[in-house]
Amino acid sequence: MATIIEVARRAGVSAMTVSRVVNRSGYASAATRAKVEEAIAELGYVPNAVARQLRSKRSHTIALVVSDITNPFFTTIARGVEDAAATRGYAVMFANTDESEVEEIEYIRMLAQRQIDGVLLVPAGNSAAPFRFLESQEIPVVVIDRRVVSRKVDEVRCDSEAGAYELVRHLIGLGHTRIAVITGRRNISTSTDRVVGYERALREAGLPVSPELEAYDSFSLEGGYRQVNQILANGLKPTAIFATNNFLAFGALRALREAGMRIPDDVSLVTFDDLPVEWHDDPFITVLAQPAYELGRRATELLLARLDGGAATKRQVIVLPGELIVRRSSGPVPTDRV
Amino acid sequence: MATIIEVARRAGVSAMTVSRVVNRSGYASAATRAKVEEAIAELGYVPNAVARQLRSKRSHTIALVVSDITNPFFTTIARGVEDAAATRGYAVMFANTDESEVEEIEYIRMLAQRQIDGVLLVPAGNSAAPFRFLESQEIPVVVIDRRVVSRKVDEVRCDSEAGAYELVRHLIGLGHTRIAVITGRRNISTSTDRVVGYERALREAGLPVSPELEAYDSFSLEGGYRQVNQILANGLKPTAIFATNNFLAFGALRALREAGMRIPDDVSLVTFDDLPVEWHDDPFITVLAQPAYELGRRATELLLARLDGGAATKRQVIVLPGELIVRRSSGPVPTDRV
DNA sequence: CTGTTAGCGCCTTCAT
DNA sequence: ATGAAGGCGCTAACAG
Repeated sequence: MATIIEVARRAGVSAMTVSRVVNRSGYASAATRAKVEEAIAELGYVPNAVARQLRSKRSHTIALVVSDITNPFFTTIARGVEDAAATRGYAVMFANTDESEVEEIEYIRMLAQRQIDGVLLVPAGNSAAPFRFLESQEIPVVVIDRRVVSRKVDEVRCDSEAGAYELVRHLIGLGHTRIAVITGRRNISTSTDRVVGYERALREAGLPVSPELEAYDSFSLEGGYRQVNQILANGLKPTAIFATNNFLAFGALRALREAGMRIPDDVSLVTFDDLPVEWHDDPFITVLAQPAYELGRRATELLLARLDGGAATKRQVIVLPGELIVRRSSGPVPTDRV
Repeated sequence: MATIIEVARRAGVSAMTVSRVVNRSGYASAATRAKVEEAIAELGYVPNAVARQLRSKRSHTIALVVSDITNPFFTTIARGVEDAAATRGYAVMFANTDESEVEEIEYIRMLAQRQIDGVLLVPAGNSAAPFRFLESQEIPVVVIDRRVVSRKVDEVRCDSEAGAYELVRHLIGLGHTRIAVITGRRNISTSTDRVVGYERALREAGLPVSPELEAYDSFSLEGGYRQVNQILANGLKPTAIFATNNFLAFGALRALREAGMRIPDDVSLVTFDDLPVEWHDDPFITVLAQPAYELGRRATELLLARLDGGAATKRQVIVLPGELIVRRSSGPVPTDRV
C-alpha cells in the first residue's frame, strides 16, 4: 500500500509531481514522467481514492436503490446502470429495500455517509423523507420506474398508463368485457397508473368500470396468488386478467392452475414486464415489455450529467414507451360466455 | 453538509466530544450528549465516512465481481451477499466482467482505489493476476462458485463434480447410454468439474466416454445453441443432453425445438442451475439446483470474518451440496433407440 | 516545468 | 469528562 510520498521519494520528485503524472493534469517533462511511472510500477502504487475524495469532494461512486435486485426487471435495470456508470469511470453500490420505506431511508443515510455522488432510486412508497434528506445533503437523485408526487426530481420511467391502455385495448379487441386487474400497493405510482390506463381503455370502449374487478396488494407472487383467488371466489368470473407486474402474473398463473382454469381457453392473462429472452424457451404470456436496460442506462446518464454540473437545467422526466408483445396467453372470449 | 466542527460550535463543545457522542466511544455527560445530539439534529449532520476511512483505513464496503448480474444464479448470490453485508453495516459495490479477464483486473484495480475492504470474486478465468494484485494491496478475497488453481484463497461453492454425477446417474437410471454434455470454457472450473462428474458416472456404469459427446464453448445461450446444433449435425444421436449451466440449457432448448425434437420423447435434457420459483409457473426442466443465496451469504460471512481479523486462520473451502430436482424434461430412452 | 503550503473531516494520542 | 495537537493521503492554490 505505497503512498504518493513513497513514490515521490523513489522517483526523486515531489508528491505534487507524482500527482500530476498520475492525473495527467498539468505539465511534466517526459523524463520526469518516465521516472515517476517507473517508481509507480516498482512499488505497485495505487492512488488512494479515499484521500482524493476528501479533497475533491467527489467519490465517483453512485448508488442504486431498488426494491429487490432479484426481480429480473430490476436486475436488467442494474445491468444498464452498471454499464453506463463503468464507461464513465463510476462505481455502483446497490441496495434492496423490499418496498420498505424504513429500509429505504436507512440505506440512503448509510450511502450518504459514504459520500456517494448521486442516487438512482426506485422509491418504496411516496414518502418525501428520502428526497428531503438527499436534498439537504445536496446529493442529486434520479427516480427510476416510478412517479413521485409533488417533488421536482428527475424521473426515468416507462409509460405505465399508456402501456396498460394498450394491453387492455388488446383484450377488448379480443371481445373481453369483464376484465379484472390485479395490482400493487396504492402508494406506488406504477400500481395506480396502470389501473388508470386500464380504466381509460374500458371507458373508451363503453365498458363499465367496477371496483370489484380491481384488486390491490403487494407486487409479489403471493400478492398475485391472493388476488386471483379472491377474484375467483367472488363469483364475478372475469374472462381476462390484467396483472400489472411480472411477479403478480406468476402468482396469478399459480392460482389459475390450481383452480383448474386453462389459459387462454377459460381466462386470458396479460401482464406488464417480460422476462429476458434467455429465460424462456417458448414464451407464453402476452406482455407489455418495458425497456428495463434502457431505463437504467438513461437514468444513469441523466444522473451523471447532473454531476457534471447540469444541476441548473430544469427537471427532466424521461418516459420511454413499452412494447406490446402478443403471445398465447390472450385469446378470444370463451364462446359460452360472450 | 455540516461538518463535525459546525456541530461542535453549535453545541458549544469541541469536535472531539462530538466524535465521542457520535461513536459512543469514551465518556460524555448526559447533558453534553443531549446538547450534541440536538445540534446534530438541527444541522442534519451526517458523519463523513470518507474522512473516517482516511484515518481508520476501513471503508466498510466490499465488492462483488461476477460475470453477469443478469444471470439469475448470480443475481441470487448478489442478494445473499447484500443481505449478509447489510446486517453487518457493510455496503456492496458490484461489477460485471462478462467473463473477460481484462475487465476483471480493471474493475479490481478501480475497486482497490476506492479502498474496499474485501472482494467477493467469481473469477473470469484462471489468471493469477487478480489474486497477485489483491494480495499486494492486502485486500482479502473470497472466491465464489469456482475453484482457483494453485492459490491459497478462500472458496465458497457448490459441489460441481458431485452434482454432475447425480444428474448423469439419474439419466443412466432412466436407461440412457449415449449422453452428451455441453459445457463452458475449459479455463473455468465449473465447466471442467462438471464434465469430470459426468465421466465418473459413465465409467461407474460401465459406459464408454467418447470425446465426440463432450462440447466446450461459452456459458451462454449462443454457446448452448451452437453446441447442440453441432451434436445434432454429427449424427451421434445422443438420447440425453446434460447442460452444465442454465444459459446453455436454454440455448439447447432452442436448438432442439428448431430441430423439431420433442423433450423428453426424442431426447432428455438436464441442467445445472434452477430458475427462481417465482418465475416459472410450471417448471419443466430437471435440474441440479445450486444454493445460490446461501453461496452469497456464506461467502460474505467468511469475508467479513477475515476482515475482523480472521486472516490468521487457514484457508477455508466451503463446498455446499446441490439438490437434484427431477421434472419432466428427463424421461426414459425412446423405445426405438434402446 | 516543479515544488511548498495548507487543509479536506475525522479520530488517535496525549493532556488536563 | 473534555480538549488540543497532529496526521491519514491527496491535491488546490500559489510560488518559483
